[in-house]
Amino acid sequence: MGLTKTAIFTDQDNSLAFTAKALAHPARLAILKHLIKQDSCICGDLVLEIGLAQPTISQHLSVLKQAGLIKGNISGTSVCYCIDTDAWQQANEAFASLFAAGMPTSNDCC
Amino acid sequence: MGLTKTAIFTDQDNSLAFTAKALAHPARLAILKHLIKQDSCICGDLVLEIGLAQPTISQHLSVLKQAGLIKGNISGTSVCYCIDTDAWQQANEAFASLFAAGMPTSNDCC
DNA sequence: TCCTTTTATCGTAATATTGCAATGTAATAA
DNA sequence: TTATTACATTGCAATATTACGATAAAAGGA
Repeated sequence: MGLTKTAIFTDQDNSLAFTAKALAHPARLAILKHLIKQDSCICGDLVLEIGLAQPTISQHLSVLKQAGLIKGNISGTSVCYCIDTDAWQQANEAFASLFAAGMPTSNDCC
Repeated sequence: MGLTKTAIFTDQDNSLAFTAKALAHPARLAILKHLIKQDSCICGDLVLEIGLAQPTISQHLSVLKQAGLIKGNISGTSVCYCIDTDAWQQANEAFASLFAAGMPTSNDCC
């Protein structure tokens, strides 16, 4: 049905899945990396940097914003995006704790 | 068009996006956590643990297997799944290095 | 052999995602 | 005021995802 049964799962799992979904597209990873590299924020440059049309980039930015990973400041006619450090750290910890849990013992099944 | 333009992006971004996509569903996170908790592997139990139909669970397992995060051993009529520790560590490092890059400096745009 | 158990696969319906052209909107420049 | 510039939104087409019923396949038990 294309519709995830969120009610069945924990808030934690739903939340982490939502964040993972925001990271689950190479264009969005490329956007994040560019924002990280430039530190100070850009915007229309992303359309040039990445090879996608402006509406497509805008849509990806919107997904990242909804996930809380970035924020945007309007300055004149342009919008300036950057990593939201707080949410970034939270996401980092969420993934780290997921991965940390799975590390122990052997590597063979049964 | 629903079709990601993978040719435009780096292999690294495509690969991490693919892994993130495998984590981008609460059912798959729940499966992974259950595999971690039980350490020794289960399978049909997942259908009971999580509230989804057997074909649905089987499909989610297939996604996780394609992403390399789990592996399965056939034992009799049942299949025993567990975390693939090597791929798990690789994924851990990939996410960790992504997040580590974005940590520095201030939190305000422009 | 026939039945049961366990998992995978097929087919299908409903919804989501990706991508872009066209258009809207808001701020600055002329 | 009338462009122009920079983004966002809308609408659409193509494809992907989610979920499940029905059915296949493979192994073990009666």
